[in-house]
Amino acid sequence: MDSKHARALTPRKTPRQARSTVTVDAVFEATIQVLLSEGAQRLTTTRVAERAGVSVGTLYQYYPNKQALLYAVMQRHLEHVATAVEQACEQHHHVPLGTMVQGLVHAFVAAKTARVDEARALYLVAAELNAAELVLAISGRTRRATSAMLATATDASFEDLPTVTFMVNSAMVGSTRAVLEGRAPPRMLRVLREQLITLCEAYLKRVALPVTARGEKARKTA
Amino acid sequence: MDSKHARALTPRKTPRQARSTVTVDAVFEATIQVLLSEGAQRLTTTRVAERAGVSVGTLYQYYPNKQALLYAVMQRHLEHVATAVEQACEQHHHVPLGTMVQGLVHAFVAAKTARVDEARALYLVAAELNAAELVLAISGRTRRATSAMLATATDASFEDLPTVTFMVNSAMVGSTRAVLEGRAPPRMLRVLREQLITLCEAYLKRVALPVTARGEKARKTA
Amino acid sequence: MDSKHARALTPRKTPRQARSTVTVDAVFEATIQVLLSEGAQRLTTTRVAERAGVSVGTLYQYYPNKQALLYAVMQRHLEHVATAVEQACEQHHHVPLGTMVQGLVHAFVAAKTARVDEARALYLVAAELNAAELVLAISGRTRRATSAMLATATDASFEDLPTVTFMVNSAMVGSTRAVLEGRAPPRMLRVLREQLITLCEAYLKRVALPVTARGEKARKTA
Amino acid sequence: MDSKHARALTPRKTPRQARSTVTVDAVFEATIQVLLSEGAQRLTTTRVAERAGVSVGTLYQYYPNKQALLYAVMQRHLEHVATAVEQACEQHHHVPLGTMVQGLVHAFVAAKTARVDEARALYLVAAELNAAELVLAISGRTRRATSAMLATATDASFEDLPTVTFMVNSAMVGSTRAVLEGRAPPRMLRVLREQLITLCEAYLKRVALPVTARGEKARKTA
DNA sequence: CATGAATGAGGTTTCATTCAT
DNA sequence: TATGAATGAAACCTCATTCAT
Repeated sequence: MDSKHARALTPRKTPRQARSTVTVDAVFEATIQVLLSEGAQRLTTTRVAERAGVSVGTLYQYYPNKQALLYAVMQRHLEHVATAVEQACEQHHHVPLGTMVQGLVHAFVAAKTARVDEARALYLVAAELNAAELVLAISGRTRRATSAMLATATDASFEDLPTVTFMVNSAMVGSTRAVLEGRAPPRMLRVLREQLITLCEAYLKRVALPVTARGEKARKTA
Repeated sequence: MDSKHARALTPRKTPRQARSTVTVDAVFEATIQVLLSEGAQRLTTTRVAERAGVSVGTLYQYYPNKQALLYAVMQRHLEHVATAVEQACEQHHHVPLGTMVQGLVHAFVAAKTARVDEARALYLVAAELNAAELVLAISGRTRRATSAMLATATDASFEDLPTVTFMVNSAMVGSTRAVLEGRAPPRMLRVLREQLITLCEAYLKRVALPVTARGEKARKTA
Repeated sequence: MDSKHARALTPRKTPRQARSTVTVDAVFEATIQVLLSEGAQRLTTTRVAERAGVSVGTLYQYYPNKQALLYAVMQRHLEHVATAVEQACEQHHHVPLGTMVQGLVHAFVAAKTARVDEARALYLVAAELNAAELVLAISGRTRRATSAMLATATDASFEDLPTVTFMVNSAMVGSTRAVLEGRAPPRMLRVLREQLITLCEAYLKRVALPVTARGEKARKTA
Repeated sequence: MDSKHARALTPRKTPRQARSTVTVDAVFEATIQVLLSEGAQRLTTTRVAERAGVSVGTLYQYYPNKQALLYAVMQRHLEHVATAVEQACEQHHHVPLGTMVQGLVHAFVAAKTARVDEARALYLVAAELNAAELVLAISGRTRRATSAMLATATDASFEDLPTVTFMVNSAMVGSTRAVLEGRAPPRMLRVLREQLITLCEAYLKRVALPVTARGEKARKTA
C-alpha cells in the first residue's frame, strides 16, 4: 500500500534554502486558494503555479505530479488535526467523562476551524484524490487516541469501546463538516462546540456501564 | 445561481416510451458502475455510454451535458432519501421522542444503505459537481421535516429547534457516511442503526425542555 | 515481451468505414513526410495530425500514443520488406547459388527502394522507438528465409549456414542503408544491385563446401 | 549547413587545466552511460550532469547546448575509428589485396569493438542528432583512405574504385553494426572479423581487373 | 432517432537553458 | 567558477461535445 505510492506521491525535494521554503509555502497556499475560488474541477497545476507566482516548472520541482501536491496539502491538514486530537486525548486520561469530552471536542473543533478555508478546500480534494488510505490512516490515529482516553475514564467504562469511539468521532466529523461546508446557518459555527459536547456526553453517559467500585449510582440505562 | 443552471442541468427529454426508459436506466446504472470501478477522474461520457451499451450521441440526447447527467443521478438518490425521511417524519408526528428517533433513523439508514454502491458512488460525485446547491436543498427538506416532527413530540420541546435538528441530522449523515466510505469496521453497518438511535435519543432528551402538562391531546395520527 | 507492449503499442481501432481508412492512410503518409521534412526530433503528434489534415484527437483515436503510431509505420514497412524477401526466397529453392543471390538481392533492394522516402524516414524512427524487438523479429524472418533457401542450393552447401546467412543479410542491409541515407554518390542507387549480387555471390562461392555428388569440381577454397 | 552549426556545436572551452579535463571526461562517460541505461529519450542534460557528478551549470560551461555535447561525444568516437582506419590503410599501401583487407578489417573491427558500449550508445545518438554531416565527413575520410590504399594493391586494380570502396566499407559497417546492436548471435562477435575478411577479399578479387605485368615495383613500405 | 468519427481546447508534465547566489 | 532553483515553451494526451451519415 505504501510502497505503491512511495515514488508517485512523495514530494521531490524538501526545501532547505530560504528561497525554496518560500516557494513551497506559496504553492501550498495557492492550492487552497485556487480550490476555494475556482473549485476542484478548475484546479490545474498551471493555475496553482500562476496564483503562487511561480512557473509550472517550479511547482514540478517540488511535487512529481498534481496528485502529490494535493496529497501533501491534505496530509499536512489531517496531520495537524490528528496531532491536536492525540495531544488533547493524552492530556485527558484518567479524568471524568465530561472533562474528556470537553477536551476532545475542543481540540477537534479548534483544529478544524483554525483555518476554515483550508478545511473547506480539502473536502473538495478528498474525492479528487484517492485519499481513502490517507483519511483512513488519520482517522485511525484519532480513533486510537480517543479509545485510549475513554478507557481511562474515572466515572465510566464501555462494553464496546470501538463502536462508541466510532460514533463519537463520526458525530464530530459529520457535524463539523456540515458546518464548514455551509450546510448550516453561520451561527452554528459558534454553538457547534457546546452542542457537540452535549451530544457526545449524553451519548457516552447513556452507553456507559455502571462503574462498580466507585461512589456513583448505577443509572437506569436500558 | 439557480437560474444560471436552469437550462444547463435539466434533462433534455422526459422519457415516455419504453425504450427511452430503458436507456435512461441503463445510463444511470452505468454511471454508478463506472464511478465505482474507475473513479470520479475516469468517469467520462464515452465510458458511461459504452458501459450502458449505447452511443455517446444517444447519451447526449437525454442529457445536455455531463454535469446534467451527474446532477440527475445525484438528484434521484438524494430525492429518494429526502422523500423517505419526509414520509417517516410525517408518520411520526405527535408521538414520544423515542419513537420519533427510531422512525427517523430507520428511514434514513434504510434509504442510504438500500443501495450501498450508489451512495458510495455519489460521495465521489458531490465534490466533482458543484452540488452544494442541490445538497443544500435536500438537506433543507430533511431538516424541515425533522423539525416539524420534533416540534410535535408528546414528551419534549426544544428551545432552539433548528440547532437541535442540525445536530441530529449531521450526526446521522456523518456516521452513515463514515460507514459507507469504509471508514469503519464492516460490522458497524449492522450496529449503526441502534447506536444512532441511542445517540440521538440521548442527545434530544438531554437538550429537551421539561414538558409541563400541556393542553395538547395526543392524537393517534397514522 | 509481446504482452508487455500488447496494449501500449497496438492500434486502437482498425478502420472499417471508408472515412476512417482515408484518415489512417493520411496519418501514415503524414508521419513519413514530417519525419523527412522536419527530422525525428520535430516529429510531434500535433505536427503529424496537422500535416495529415486531421485533428490530434483523431490521431489518438487510432493510436493510443506516439510510439504506437511510429511502431505501426515501422511495422508496415518492415513487414513489407520481410514478405518480399520471404517470397523471393521460396521461389528460388533448389536452384544454383547465382540465381538465388540474384533473386534475393533483387527482392530486397526492390522492396527497400520502392519507397525511398519511407525507408529513409524509418531509419530515423528505429532509434527513437525502442524497435529492437521488432527489427529483431523481422530480421529473423529474413534470415530464416535466406537460410532455408541457401540450404537447397544445387551447386553448394555450407558448413556454418547461420553465419553465412548473417553476413549476406547484413551486407545487403548495410550497403542499402548507406545508399538510402545518402552516404554514397547518387549513382550508387543504380549500381547497388549488381554490386551486391557480385559481392554476395563471390562470398558465398568462396565459403561454399565442394558439392560431392555433383558434376562440379572442388574449388581451391582455403 | 556547416557554417550554420559552426558556433552552435563547438565546445565552449578546450579543457587545459587538470580539473577541466576530469570534468569533461566524466561528462563524456556519463553521457554514454545514461544513453545505455536510460535510452536516447531519457538522455537529459540534468541526468548527464548528475551522473557525472557535476551541476548542470558546469556542464553548460563546457558545451553551449545539448547538441554540442552529443556532437562532441559522437565526433570523438568517429574520429577514433576514422583515424584507426586511416593509419591502417596508410600502413598497407603497396601490398597484395589479401593483406590490405586484413589490415583494413582488423583496424575497423578493433576500433568499433574496443568500447562496445560506446559504439552502441552512439547508434542511438546518430538519429537524434542530425549527424548526417558528421557521419558523411567521417565516412569520407574512411573512403578516401581505403581508396588510396586499394589503388596501390600489388596484385589488382579496379575499374570503378569509388564503387568498390563503397561496397567494402558499407559491408564492414553494416555487419559490425548488426553485431553490436545485438541483431546476431553473440558468437558472431568472434567470427565477424574472419568472415568480413573472407567477404571483402572474395568481392575484391572478383571485381579486380586482371593485372598485367605493370611497370610498378613492389615497395616494402612500412 | 442512433451512431461514432472528428474536433480542439485545455490539462499534465518534461527539459534545455539561464542567472542570481 | 560552480551551483541548482527557476523558467516557460512545447510536448503528449484526454475528453466533452457536435454533426454527417
